[in-house]
Order: sequence, then structure tokens, then C-alpha cells
Amino acid sequence: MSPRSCTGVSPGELRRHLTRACLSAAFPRPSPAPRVPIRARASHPGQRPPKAMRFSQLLIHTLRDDPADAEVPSHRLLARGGYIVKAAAGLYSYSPLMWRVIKKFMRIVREELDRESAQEVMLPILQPKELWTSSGRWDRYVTDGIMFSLQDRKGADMCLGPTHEEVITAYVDTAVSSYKQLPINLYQIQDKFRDEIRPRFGLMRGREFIMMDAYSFDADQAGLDVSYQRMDRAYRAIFDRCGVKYTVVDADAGAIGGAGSQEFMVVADTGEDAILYCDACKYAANVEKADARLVAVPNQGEAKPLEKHATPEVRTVQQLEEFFSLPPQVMAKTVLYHAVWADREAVVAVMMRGDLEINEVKLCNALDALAVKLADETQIRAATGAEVGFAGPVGLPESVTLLADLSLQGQTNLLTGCNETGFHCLNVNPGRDSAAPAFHDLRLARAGQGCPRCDGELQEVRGIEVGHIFKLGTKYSSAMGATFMAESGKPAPFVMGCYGIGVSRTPAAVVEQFHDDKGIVWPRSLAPFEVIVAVLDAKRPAQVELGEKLYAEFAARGVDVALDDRKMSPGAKFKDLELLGFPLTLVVGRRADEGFVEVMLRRDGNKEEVAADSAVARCEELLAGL
RNA sequence: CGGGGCGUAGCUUAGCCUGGUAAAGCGCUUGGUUUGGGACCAAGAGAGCGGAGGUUCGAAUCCUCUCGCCCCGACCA
Repeated sequence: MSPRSCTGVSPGELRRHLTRACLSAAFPRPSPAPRVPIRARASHPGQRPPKAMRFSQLLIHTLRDDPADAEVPSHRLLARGGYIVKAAAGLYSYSPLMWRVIKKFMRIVREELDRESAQEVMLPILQPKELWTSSGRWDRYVTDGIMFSLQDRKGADMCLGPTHEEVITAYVDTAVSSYKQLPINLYQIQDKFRDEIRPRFGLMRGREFIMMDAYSFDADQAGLDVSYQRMDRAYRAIFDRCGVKYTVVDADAGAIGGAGSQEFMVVADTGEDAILYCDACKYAANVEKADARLVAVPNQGEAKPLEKHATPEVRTVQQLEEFFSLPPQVMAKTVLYHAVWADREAVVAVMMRGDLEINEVKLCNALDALAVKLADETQIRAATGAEVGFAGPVGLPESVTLLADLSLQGQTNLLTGCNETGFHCLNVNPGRDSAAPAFHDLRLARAGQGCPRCDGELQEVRGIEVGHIFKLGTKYSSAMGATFMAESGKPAPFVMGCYGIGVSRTPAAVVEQFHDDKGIVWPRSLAPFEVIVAVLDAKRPAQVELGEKLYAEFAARGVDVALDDRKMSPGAKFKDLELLGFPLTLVVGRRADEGFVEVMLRRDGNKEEVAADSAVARCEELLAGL
């Protein structure tokens, strides 16, 4: 039955056509209401009833075994704890407990953004192609295959928004007409869709995920700088409140485009990004963006005559080193790439000093291409006339754009391929023996290389990108013709910034950092509940009564508490609560009738027995220290 | 996209090589006994083996196609 058949049709019509099962789903009978509505029991009129929850009524389903498809700790534990349930690759249902975690994170995000005067909005997720062609991104996103696109009944192209620059820019263009209305900063927290090449690691890289996107609109660059700083401040406050260890790194602007961006990275071994940092000066950058100090090599002196040498089966830098007994620093490997732009594609040649590697992100940016990919054998043969392993600048067809890394600038007498199978050239001097290459920084920085800012050394850690802030400038506003009337009396494009936070990813990143062999260890700020009152034996009246009493006491004091009144054996209950990861558990057990309970801290497993009378106060005290 | 692996009960798996009409643990239901670290006994319910086609007297097992899921890789010449 399609959902549509259950709407816009009268109940009478439905009744004639639908099965009883469908009917009862569409018009469920109300379950008998309790004689006394629960809310009426909240004793203080005008005061909201205390947040309260009983585990016996909460949907919790923990698994004893690790799910077969979970690899990293956060995925494994979130799935085992029943926090997430997979619907398909990269698509998850969030359980009530997970949703509480996410809502807590969203609340933190909202509070900190609101503090910086951002305003929350709701934007369409289903978006028309026109919006994306107006910014020029439809092609790129379709080329990359990252965007879910579809057609409506009229055959019009639509997409599920992977991000919201276009929609928001169009909206602000409509709503804002004067510089007097600026600056403005709008944000939304909604689902985004990306057809990831490889969804994985549970919530880390999903195809549908929750993201906070904020967009700032300023009249000029100085205004953008201020907005950017405010968001930087908000982001630091947000991740500080989550208690995670994170680092802020320089980043490539990627498909979003624009100049200037930083990523907020949660440090974790399972992170998908590599971060290079310097302890000496605090330089930190995504490896995609990172620079490293260039170690100069001695110039090889006056240009000498070009020599051609037979080098059968010598294809790699390492083989060349042996064959010529020359260090890789005097070699220029020439790598062929297939680059794609919106309106064309071509093979380009990139020269890199033999001891260094090419950073494809930098290359892509240098070419202003949509994408670059190593050329395949056929393309290499077509461009160089030689087999793989013998490419060089000499005699390369004019149609092949030649780029070179800055490490080769001014270098003479290089060793390169000859574009002839089985031959390499000595004393190659680009410009004399070949076209003059365009020099760019195309190097891939690596751990162990020198810091680009000081004489320190770069080190590497892995990180999970949970936030990203960009200075977009007028890239989108110009492309889309989104302008306001400036003070000068002339229309000017908005100067924009955009700022994202992975709302569903962050809790997963937090779990990567906060777990042990027993399960999750939520930081207080994100835990689905801060305190659990656990009644160990739900059949003993003394325990149940005391548990209820303590639970009510916590609730009355506004503590984020739940009562674990499930009927399960003590061992199972302990294991379950540990897996779920609540910061504090108040165990009401065998000494309940003597008036004693036990406080357990999840973080270090410490237990202490306290008198029931002072239990709530003691818990609040412990919570304050978490 | 390339390579590899896996789809059997709600979950984790066995069975497949060597075809004979599906098994275990956990979970679930009922009854009873238990109750401070994933309790015990008894009785049950629950899958026709991802899907389609083929071979065969007979297919979870063999073959073909297909779908789904997981992992690795995506070439530095």
C-alpha cells in the first residue's frame, strides 16, 4: 500500500477498500486511558512535570553479540547498545536513547549559535536543479556522483540536498535588500543526503545524516572576518561542552569552494582524515592541505647537453636510483593525470621531484578542475607515445599541459623519462628541452618533514571531521546574482561564510573517544540520562519503593534521571547499563531495606555505599565533577 | 570503479567441499525456581536458507544470473 492511498481519502472510502490491518494502522484505536492522567499527578500547577523515564517502558534493545558488520568501536557499541539500527548501507534508525543524545547535542549547538546571534531556519531538503545550475555546482556534484538526484512527475530534475548554500543564498537574496539588514547568520539542523562512494563506520559516513549548516551574510570582507571569528568561537564552545579532545586544522575548501577554512577534528585512531601538526608552533592542517618545509637540494649547475640513455625495464624512481646511481632529488618524475572540468577533459603532466609525492587535492585546485585522476595506460600511451614508466617533459605534445612542483623551480640537469619506451634522459632542463612548466605547490606533506612555519617537525594523527568553517566570499552570491544595496548605492554581492557541524557524526566521534571494553562511557553533557536509579531486584518491595522514592526525588530536583525498573537479573542489568554508558548509576540493591544504596561511576568503575537519605545529594555532587 | 568476502530464526553462527528435505547459542513466550556481575529447569513459538532461473528423482548445498551487505584497493610511473 502506498502512503498516498491513505491520505486525501475519506474514512468511508477507505473502509470499503482496505483490509482490516490497514484500517487499524490508519486509525488506531486509542488505548484505554489511565484513570488519572499522568500529567495530573505533577503536583505543582504551572510547573512542567519533571523529566522522567522508566526503562520498563522505554524501547531498549541491547545485543549480546557484536553485530557482524560493525568494525570501529563507535559503530560496534552504538549498534550493540541498540542506539542505532541499520536500514540499509549508510542509513540508520535512531533509537529513543540515541535521539536523546542527539537532541542534547543539538541543544548545545543551538545554545552556542544563538549566543552568537545566529538564527535558526528550516530549509527544503528536496531542491530543484535550477538552484544548483545557478551556482554551477550541478555538474560537479553529478560528475562526482555524490548527489542523490531524481525527477518529479513532470520529469523535472531535483536533488536531495547534500548541503544548502544554494537554497539559503536564494532565500537571503529574496529577503535581504539592504546593507542595513546585515550582518545576518542563519542556521538549520536537518538531514542531508550524499551518495557516498563508500558509506561506512555506522554514523561516521552515512548517506543520510543530520547536519547543522550555518551561513553568514556580510556586506564586506571585514564583516565576514568577524562572523567567521564568532563561529570559530561558537564551535570551540560547542566541542568544549562535549568534553572531547579536538584540534582545529587548516583545510582544503573542497567542493564547497572559497578561500580560508578550518576543520574541527576529533582525535581518534579510526579517523578518516590524516592531520599533520607541529608541536613547536601549533601549526596543524589536514594532509590534503598541509604544507611542509621544502628541503632545498643543491642545484646541478650550468645546463649540460641533453643525454638519452637506454633504460630497459627501468620504470620507477627506485629502479632509476640503482640504474644511474643518482639520488631521487635530481630526478623529476612525470605523472600523467586525467583532469575533468565542467566543459572539457584533458590529460595533464605533472613533474615532481623524485623524492616527493603529489597532492592530488592541490593539483586539482591548481588546475581549477572538478576532478583529477591518474591517467590510465591507454591515456598515457596516447599522450606520451610510450609505456607507463617513461614519461617526461621532453617532446610532450603541446596539447598536454605541463605543471611542475615548486621543488623543481630553478633546478637544472634533471633525470626524467624520454616519452619513449625503454629510455630516460639526463640533463633535462625544462624550458630549454621542453615547454616551460607552470610551477605550483603540488607536494604532499608527510610526517617527519619540516614544519612550514617554524623549525619543528610535522607529526601525524588521525582525526574525525566534526565541524568545518569556511570563508566563502562572494563565490555563490556572485554566481547566483545574490546582491543587496550597499552603502554606496550600488548593488553588491553578499560576502558569505558557511559553517557545518556533523550532528549525527559527533556523538559517534565522542564514542570513539569515550568507551572501554565494557561499552560506552558518555560524557555527562551528551549522555541519554545523567543518572540511572537501578532497582536490582524488581520483585522486592523494599528495593522498588526506595528506588521509586529516589527517582522521584531526583526528578523533582530537575536531574536528568531514569529509573531502571526492568525485571532482569542483577548481572545482566549491570552489563547492560555499562554497555549503554550512563555516567552515574545509583544501585538500589540488597541493603535497600537497611537504607543503603550504592553509587557507581561509569568512568572509572568506582563504587561507594551511601545512606539513602544522602544519596541524591551525593550524586549531584559527583555529577558536578563530571 | 577494481579486487576479495559474506547473505541460513530478532542477533551471532554451524551445515555447503562429499545434494537426501534445516541446527545451535543468545533473545522471545508460558510455568516454576532464582536474584550483587549477562541465573536454572521444563514446555513452546519462530527460518525453508537474499531473489530468479537451471541441473537433479531430490538443492541451503552444484551451475548461471541478479540484488543486498561488509572489507580492501583505486596505480606517484
